[in-house]
Amino acid sequence: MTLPPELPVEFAARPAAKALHKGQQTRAAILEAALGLAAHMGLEGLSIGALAEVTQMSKSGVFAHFGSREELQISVIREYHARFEEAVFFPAMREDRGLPRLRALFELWVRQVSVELDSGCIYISGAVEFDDRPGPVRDALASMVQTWHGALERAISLAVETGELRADTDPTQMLFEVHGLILALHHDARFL
Amino acid sequence: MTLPPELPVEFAARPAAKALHKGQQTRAAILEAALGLAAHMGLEGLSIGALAEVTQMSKSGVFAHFGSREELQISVIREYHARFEEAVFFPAMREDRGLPRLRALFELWVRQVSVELDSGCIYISGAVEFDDRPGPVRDALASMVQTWHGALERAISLAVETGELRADTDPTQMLFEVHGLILALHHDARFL
DNA sequence: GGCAAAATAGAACGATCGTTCGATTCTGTG
DNA sequence: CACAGAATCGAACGATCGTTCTATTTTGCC
Repeated sequence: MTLPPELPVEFAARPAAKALHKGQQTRAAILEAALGLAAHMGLEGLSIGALAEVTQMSKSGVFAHFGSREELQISVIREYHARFEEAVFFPAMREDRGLPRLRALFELWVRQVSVELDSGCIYISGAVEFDDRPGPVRDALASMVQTWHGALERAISLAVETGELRADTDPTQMLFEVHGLILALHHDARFL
Repeated sequence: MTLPPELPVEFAARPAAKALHKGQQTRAAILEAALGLAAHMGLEGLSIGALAEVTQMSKSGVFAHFGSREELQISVIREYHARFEEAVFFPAMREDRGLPRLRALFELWVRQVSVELDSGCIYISGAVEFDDRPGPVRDALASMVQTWHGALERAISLAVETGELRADTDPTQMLFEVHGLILALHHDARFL
């Protein structure tokens, strides 16, 4: 990217929390490309060679930022989780507890799945890919999915407490059903 | 398997429709192993080398039976479909049309998913693996999933016609929800 | 039992994979 | 401006992949 030279330098740098050194900057760019690639080919289909080609770097250059393929996969999962929080969880938590918050969680979740319909949800594809492949990748994935499920179940419970949901509602059961709807939506829209 | 030698020979041979020649016989054995392997590693993780090791054959020996990896994957899908029909569809179709048949379809489906909890459902994992990988494999998979969905939706419609399900039931919507339950069951039991 | 045909083995191919290593270029700082 | 350390490259490694050939063995039939 070339910038008009008369611009003050501080406008050129993207306003980030910390000034990003070159390393972390390209690491972020690699991660960006990796997210797109993993969404299409799955975490298992994510290869360092393909990633190097997309980012116009050498394989070893890409590799050096993560130290192993496994670490790369985990980094992708963490990044996906962070973006999911940013797009779904945090905005919904700004709604009033009870039904408004629960509705926001669900609607933003559906919207998120709809947005990635042509790329794929890493939580869902990852769950299938790693459901009998123990290891750190599966652990990271499961931990983040459980975090999300926990948050959603808590929101359901709150909506029961406020009386907006019937008192005999079983939060776990409702979470299960809502999750089923999302999975079916993802399945039908992407596969059929 | 060793048999008591005094047994008449015809009891030793598995009672098949046709007398299986050697080729089709080992082809069936390979397919058996391939089904198990694909259930664990996914259709994409199914490799001819691993298959050769499991069946104690040479890679080229295995390969010769299918002509390509793609054809092997499709054969696995077809075999899985046949077994699914045998275990779920045909038994349920022997029930009376309407609610009994619908209940049987659902219960046998759940049972089937429960049985393969430690191996995995190829319909589900295949859908995720091939949801943006066009080609003959995806086509075969999608066609069989749609066949199954069609049968289920038809059973729902019949149950509406017999009056056992409310007249305003939308079969497509109900199919969607039932499918969601199965997907969530598979997800939670295998991944979490 | 012998003979054509089918079935299987074995070796080799090019490609791609993750990873290692040493050399080289670039960056931020004193 | 110079210099240390970070960042990147390029080449090579062993392994595995699907596939192709050519032998060799095994099978089913007359």
